[in-house]
Amino acid sequence: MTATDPVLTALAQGWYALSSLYGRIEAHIERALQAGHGLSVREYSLLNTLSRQHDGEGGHLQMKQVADAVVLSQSATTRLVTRLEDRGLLSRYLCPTDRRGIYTNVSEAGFRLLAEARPTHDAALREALDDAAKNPELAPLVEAVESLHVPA
Amino acid sequence: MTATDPVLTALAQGWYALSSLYGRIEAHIERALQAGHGLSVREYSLLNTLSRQHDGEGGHLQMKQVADAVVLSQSATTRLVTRLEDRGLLSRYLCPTDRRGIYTNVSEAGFRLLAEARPTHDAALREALDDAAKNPELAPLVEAVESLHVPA
DNA sequence: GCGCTCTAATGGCTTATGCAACCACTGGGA
DNA sequence: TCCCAGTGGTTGCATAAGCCATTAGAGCGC
Repeated sequence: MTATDPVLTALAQGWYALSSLYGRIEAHIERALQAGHGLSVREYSLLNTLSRQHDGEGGHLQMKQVADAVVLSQSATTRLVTRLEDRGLLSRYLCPTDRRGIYTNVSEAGFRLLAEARPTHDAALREALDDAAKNPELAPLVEAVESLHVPA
Repeated sequence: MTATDPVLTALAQGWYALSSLYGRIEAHIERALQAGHGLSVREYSLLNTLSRQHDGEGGHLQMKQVADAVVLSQSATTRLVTRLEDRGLLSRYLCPTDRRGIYTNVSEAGFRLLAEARPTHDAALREALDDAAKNPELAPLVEAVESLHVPA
């Protein structure tokens, strides 16, 4: 098992490419969003997620589900939401049927900021992907990401 | 531009899947490595990178290249390497041809720890991928990662 | 020899994160 | 009605990261 199992090694290479690609894109978008709108990638992602959930039928998310959506611990999610609430980008309210749960509403300012930041975000994403595509190790993954046109 | 450009939106979905997948795998491996060997994902990744570079012909990495490989700032890299050096897992030495540069050698203990941790790492990776594959949003990307058998 | 640039380390400060302990509320029993 | 296990959220503490400025040692061109 200490000897390099070829299958596992191939997987590890895939994982290495994935994390490298993620890191590069994240760093690039982070700089762009931070400079242009004072938002971190996570904050943008959270706002985006919450805004879409709200637009939907009636499925507001509890904090726990939010934490899962942005892949953060519950405590980190609490603080992330608190930060955005303090900035007036969203508000919390108690779930009416179960007062342990907490829902959120993105405010007008939140939607506005999100709309402003979206072009920045998408452009930075585009740039980061193009840049990564130059690296032969990452190119296949880049292609995979680009072809992920979720039809549903 | 504020209206959702379909191409960019598709890209953003791909990016969302990528970062979600990354986050899940990272968290899963982190827990496994931390519990079993007192290593963080970054520390493991650094050790792994350095050990492989050393095994190669003669291409030892300078700190700057290391920073790029693990996608960290230079100061963070310095500290990461320092931590591992303090734990006796590697040692630094001056690059003989350009004494500004600094190379590293993974120690016996470093190789041993890496060898011990590798099965844990690979198993956790396998689990995380299998788990993610259950999610239809992530499944295609999982497949892409799995098929990244870098031939060269 | 003299500056200019480059690589790395370091200290100071701010921020974000995870874990674990803790509080608030719910939904059963007894 | 009271108690209690389980769940959702928040807070205390420790750690790691980024940024910035600064220092130190080397290479390099003039």
